[in-house]
Amino acid sequence: MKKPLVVAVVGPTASGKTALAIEIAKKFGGEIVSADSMQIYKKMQIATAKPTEYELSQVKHHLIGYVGCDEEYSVAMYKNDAVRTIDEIISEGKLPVVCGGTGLYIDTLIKNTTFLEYEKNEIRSELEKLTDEKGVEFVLSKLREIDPETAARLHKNDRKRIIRALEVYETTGMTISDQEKFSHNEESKYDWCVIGLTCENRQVLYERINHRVDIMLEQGLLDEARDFFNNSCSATAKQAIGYKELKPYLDGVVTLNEAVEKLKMETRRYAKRQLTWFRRNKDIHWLCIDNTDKKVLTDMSVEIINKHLGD
RNA sequence: GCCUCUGUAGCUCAGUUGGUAGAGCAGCGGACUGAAAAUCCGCGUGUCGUUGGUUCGAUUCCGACCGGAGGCA
Repeated sequence: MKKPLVVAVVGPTASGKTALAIEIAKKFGGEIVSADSMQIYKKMQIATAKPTEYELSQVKHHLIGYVGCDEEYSVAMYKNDAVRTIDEIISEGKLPVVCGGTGLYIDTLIKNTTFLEYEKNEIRSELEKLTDEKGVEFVLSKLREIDPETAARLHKNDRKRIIRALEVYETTGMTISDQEKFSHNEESKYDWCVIGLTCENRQVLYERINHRVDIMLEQGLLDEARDFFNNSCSATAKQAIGYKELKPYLDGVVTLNEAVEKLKMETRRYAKRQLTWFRRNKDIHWLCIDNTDKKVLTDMSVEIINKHLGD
């Protein structure tokens, strides 16, 4: 039996994913499933470059703005939410178009990574405390005893992953290396066609990013940032690029220009990491955005999808 | 016009008591399984402002010139 098709549009920030995904959805009668770790949050409109009201009115969007800023979120929660959404869209006879820049989230869908279920606990913060007191070397040697494979793989400065590996073991009784094997037991239920946006000239993308940040400021990013800091936010939401970089300006420590340059720089660095992530996926059909307008990108995407269906 | 300081990586600056140089940031590459817009790792050739001189050898010392900052007129 043939698996149902799911299209994904991936790429770095400011590459034009949102617009292209909408065009694809319109051509194929689809709905969009966001794969963006920050667009899931309510508010946070400008900084996360959410689709506009007009864009939202063109095609139905899912998984955008449905989590409170004070709530924690995780890749495991995303996997559940996204699979449920995709299945609903398929059951209505429509095409799911996954669109987003959070590579980890998309990969868990493509590879159908399964996550163990467990209750929230305090183990991570206890391990943080232990690491503060005794040092990373101490927790790393602890990990070496229970999971030498992972301990050898992780760099001694990679505090976050070392702590996470111990947390997994103490929470589930399974080492993280065993869990990684277990997590890939099932193949994806879907037939994936992944379209990636990239640039031949990195400068083209960087200029788009710089320009988009200027537009965000015109749209009122500073007010949104003030509002953001006036409300409580979760550890996950506060990582968003767009507010923390402007904080020193709001606190009167640096000039507006300095803060804006920092914001642009952090966004460029983020885009670079996204490119690194997506590059290793050899199944992506890449489209170059340099000097290519939306219509051409749409036509090429339609061609890729039709060819994929024909195979 | 005179005096003082200054000119080294894309940026900010170290340094070489004369044997052609190194940090931070940027940039580039990589990793990534419950924080992922996070986090971690790796990568340093650049006319040492230009040009003469001294020297076996000058980015380093001396002179002139050019650029920048400050002071005195």
